[in-house]
Amino acid sequence: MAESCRFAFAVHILAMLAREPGRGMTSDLLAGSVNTNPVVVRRILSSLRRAGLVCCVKGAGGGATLCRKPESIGLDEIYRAIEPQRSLAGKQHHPNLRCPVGRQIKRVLEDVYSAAQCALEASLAERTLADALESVAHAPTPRARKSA
Amino acid sequence: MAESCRFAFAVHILAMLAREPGRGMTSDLLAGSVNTNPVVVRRILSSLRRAGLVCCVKGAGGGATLCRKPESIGLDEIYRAIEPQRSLAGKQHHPNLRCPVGRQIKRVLEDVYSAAQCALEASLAERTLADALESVAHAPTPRARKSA
DNA sequence: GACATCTGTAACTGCCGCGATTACAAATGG
DNA sequence: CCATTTGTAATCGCGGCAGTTACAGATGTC
Repeated sequence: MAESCRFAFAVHILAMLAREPGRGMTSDLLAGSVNTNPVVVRRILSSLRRAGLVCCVKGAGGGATLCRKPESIGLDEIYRAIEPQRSLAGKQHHPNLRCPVGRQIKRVLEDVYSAAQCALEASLAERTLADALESVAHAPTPRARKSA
Repeated sequence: MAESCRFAFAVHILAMLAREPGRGMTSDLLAGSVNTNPVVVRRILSSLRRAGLVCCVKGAGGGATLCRKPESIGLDEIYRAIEPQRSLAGKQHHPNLRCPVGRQIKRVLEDVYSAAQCALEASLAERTLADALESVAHAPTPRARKSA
């Protein structure tokens, strides 16, 4: 991470979809809430669709719908859907192989990065989309007061 | 992460320093092993110095030395020395506050990011610089065969 | 003291990734 | 037929990073 707001956008979008279970939402509508461009939304929906989290209907009256229960979607799944490549590990570095440290450091760092990646995904896996939705709902908003 | 090779460079540099406990190593020498520019090395040493991990001596015969025991330096410390800001969390996104989801999603994501950050640092904390050094030393290198 | 050696920084360059935007083909329903 | 909406390519501008040059300041050597 530390890179993009794609993950943030994706969670936001999925939260929106989860609140309107039946109807498809257009990328324009979603872009309005995320405050970005519809094409950006569609690119993210594209990744989510490939991961089987949403399905999209083209044409008039179309839009995106969540195609799994929010309780079954871990945030780690969203993360992997959006950032397929090992997002840690950064750029490869090319140490001098004539130095004993240079020869071995890459392998050592590889281990470190992959452990860190696992820890990160495990942390994300502790919450589901439903949990995130609940956090959104339980917040003190003007609308919450309306029902009080 | 996912960003730079600064962390990789830093571990590499510290591993080099740990192998020559007494003498100061010049940024030129370190740059030779890392295979980068001396100024890049000095910039990283600058961060490590601010974190109290190394000390540097100017002038002829000067150079950098490790100023703590490798066993006492967790990789998480190196990480924090090099990437001071919350390296996850990425860019801020600015959702539409007129949308109930938009109003709350930022706070929810904040929690997610900070938990993930903790998990990542905890994973790094499981290894020390000494552990990394040992991994480097135990690898099958030409020099290892010499002692076999 | 003069000089060579090193660090510490600033400044600049080139590259790469990302979000934003435009544009357009294809699908779909009225 | 036509409005709507997705899917994708192409392009732009910005920002961050590694690389590089340049130079002031510190330090040991002769």
